[in-house]
Amino acid sequence: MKTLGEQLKALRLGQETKKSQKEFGKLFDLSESTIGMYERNERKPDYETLQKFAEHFSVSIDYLITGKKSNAAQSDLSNDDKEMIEFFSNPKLNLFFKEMADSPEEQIEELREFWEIIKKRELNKK
Amino acid sequence: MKTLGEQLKALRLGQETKKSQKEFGKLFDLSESTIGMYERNERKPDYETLQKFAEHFSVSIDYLITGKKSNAAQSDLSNDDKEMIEFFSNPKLNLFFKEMADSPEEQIEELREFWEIIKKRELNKK
DNA sequence: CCACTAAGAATATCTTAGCCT
DNA sequence: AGGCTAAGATATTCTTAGTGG
Repeated sequence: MKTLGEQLKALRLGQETKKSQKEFGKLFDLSESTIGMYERNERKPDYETLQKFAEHFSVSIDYLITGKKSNAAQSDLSNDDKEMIEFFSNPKLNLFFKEMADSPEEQIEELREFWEIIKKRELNKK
Repeated sequence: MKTLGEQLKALRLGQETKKSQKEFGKLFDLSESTIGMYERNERKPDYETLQKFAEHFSVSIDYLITGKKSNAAQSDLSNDDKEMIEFFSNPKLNLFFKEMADSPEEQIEELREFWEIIKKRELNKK
């Protein structure tokens, strides 16, 4: 389980454009020193700042604090939703589904029929 | 969007056994006054306490702070992902999806190839 | 009993300036 | 430049004691 500091540092440097602590701080009206202290877990940002961080990186506050991927898992999503999230996290399939979501009903239906065939074929094997 | 204070108060009183601020505080080694201040948003709990609250009520920290139902929606998931969940909430497709999630990689790959064909065919129509 | 307020003590944070690599 | 440390100024929080419904 990663600390908030580790998360922040990873996010600051994990971008295409790695930022210095100073640059990073400017985004949130914080001094370079403050950022450093966050990363070393010597200080903690207030809630407002925390939310800004979360928003900027498009992650949840739970993720920032606890390092857990899906805080949703803990609370308000159904198991099915959780499975979906897990499933979608696979980059290949993710793209696949995005396409499907934008496609006409008939095509999806067609795909589903083909899927039936695949599954039946598997049954016959056994 | 509800405040942290409102959330806490609602959770404290929303249980089968409503608790007084004093009783509630005892659970987390906090004085009754402190709980009251939280609920009136005059003070904010530190991260540790916040996590205890979240754990005790089985909610996410994001939910406590922002009042948003799906913290996943807010952060972990992109808008596209949110659309997908919407998409698959269709019961028919939902079943389809569940099967896929439990199927071997090769079958999914096969399905994807068939999908490519469908899409190409559509292109030729135009 | 329950919740709220006040005030002081205790903690924690933010910045600037300086230091090191 | 980039990052870290120190120290004072600032700001916030927690508790106890007291007030009122």
